[in-house]
Amino acid sequence: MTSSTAQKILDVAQDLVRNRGYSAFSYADIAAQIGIRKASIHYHFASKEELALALVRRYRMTFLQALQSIEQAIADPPAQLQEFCALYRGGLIHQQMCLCGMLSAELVVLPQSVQSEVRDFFGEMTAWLQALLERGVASDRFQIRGSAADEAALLLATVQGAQLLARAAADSEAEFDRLMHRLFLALCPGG
Amino acid sequence: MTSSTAQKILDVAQDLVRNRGYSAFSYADIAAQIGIRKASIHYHFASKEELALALVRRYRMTFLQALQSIEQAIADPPAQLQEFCALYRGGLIHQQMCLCGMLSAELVVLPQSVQSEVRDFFGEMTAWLQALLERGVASDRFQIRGSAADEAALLLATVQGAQLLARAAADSEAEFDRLMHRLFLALCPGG
DNA sequence: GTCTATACGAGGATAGAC
DNA sequence: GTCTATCCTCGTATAGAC
Repeated sequence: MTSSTAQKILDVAQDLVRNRGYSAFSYADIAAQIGIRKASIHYHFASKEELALALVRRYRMTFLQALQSIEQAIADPPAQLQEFCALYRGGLIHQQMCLCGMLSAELVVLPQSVQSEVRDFFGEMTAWLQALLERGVASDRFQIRGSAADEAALLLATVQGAQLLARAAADSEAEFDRLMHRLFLALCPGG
Repeated sequence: MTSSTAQKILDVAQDLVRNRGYSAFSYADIAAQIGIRKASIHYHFASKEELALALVRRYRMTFLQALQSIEQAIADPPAQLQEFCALYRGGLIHQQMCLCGMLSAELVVLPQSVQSEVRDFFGEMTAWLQALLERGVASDRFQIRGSAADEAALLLATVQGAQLLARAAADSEAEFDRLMHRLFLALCPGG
C-alpha cells in the first residue's frame, strides 16, 4: 500500500473541509468517498476534533515543505512569491480554499486545539513571507513602504482575501490572476 | 413595536451567521435568543434558504445605505475609505465577519439563490470602491498603479482578507488596524 | 402568530462480532 | 481494521390546536 487508510481519510477530509468547511463535512461523507463505514473512521480518529487536529497539523507541515521547495528550486524573490501565490491559485481549480483560511472563517465553532493550530499556521506563513520580502528588498527586487513584517501580514491577508473573493467570481482563476497581477504591480518596481 | 418578529429573527440570524457561519447556525439558536419556539420561525421564513436569502438581501441594502451615508457625510476620499474600513473593523468587536465574506467561504454549500446574492454584493462593493478611487485619483488624494477597477477589486480582497486573518489574531482589532495602516501607506501619497 | 407535538433524516459516537 | 447494529442528539420541517 502506498497510502494507509488513515492517510486516505485525511486526504478526503482535507478536500471536503477546504471545499465545504468544517461544519459542513461529516464522517458519512468521508466514508462514502473511500468506501468504508462511518464506524471505521473512528478507529483511526476517535473524534472529529482529533481528525481536524491531525488535518491542520499535516497541512502545516506539508505547506512548510512546499515553501522550502520553493526556496530551493527558485532563487529570485519575485518568482518565489509567484510560486507562493500559485499554491493558492491551485486550490481554486477544485473550488477549494486554503484549509486555514476556511477554518479561520469558522474559527469560533472550532475546538480550541484546532484554533491554536490555525493561528500557528498564519504565524508561519507571515514569517516566511517576511523573510522573502527582506531578501527581495536587499537585492532591490521588491519595493516596500512599511516594515517587512507589516508588509508580509498584508500580503498574506491579500492573498487569502483574493482566494475568498475569487471563489464567488464567475471565473475564479481568472479573477485570482487579475488580483495577483495588480498585487505584483505595487511590489515590483521593474515588472 | 419598533421591531417585528421577522426583523428580530433576521437580526439574530445575521449575528449568528456572521459569527459561526451558515452551516453552523440553526433555528434552535435563533429561537432561544429571541424567546420563541423553532416552529414559530417557520411561520416567518418557511425554510432556511428563504431566511438566508432575506438575510443577504437585507444586508446588501443596509450596506449600500451605509456607503451612501459615508458619501454624504464625508467629502474627502481617503476619509471615506477609512470609514469603509471602519465598517469591517466594527464586526470584529463581536467576532463577526462580513456576512458575505463568511458566506463566500461557505459558497458551495449554499442554495443557488443565496450564492447569486453574495456575488451581487461583491459586485456592488467593488463598483463603489472603484468610484471612490476615481474621485480620489482625480483630486490627487490617491495614487494607484493599475486601473481603478483592478485596484478596487484588490482593495476589497485585502479588506476581506484582513478581517479573516484578524479573526485568528490574539487582538483582532489591533491586527486589523495594523493591516489597514499599511494599506493606506501604499494608497495615500501624503499620509 | 405562537404554541405543542411529531416526523424524519443526519450528525457524531460506541459496543461487540468477525 | 472493518463490519453491523444501535444510541442519542440535533437538524429542518410540518400538522394542527390555541
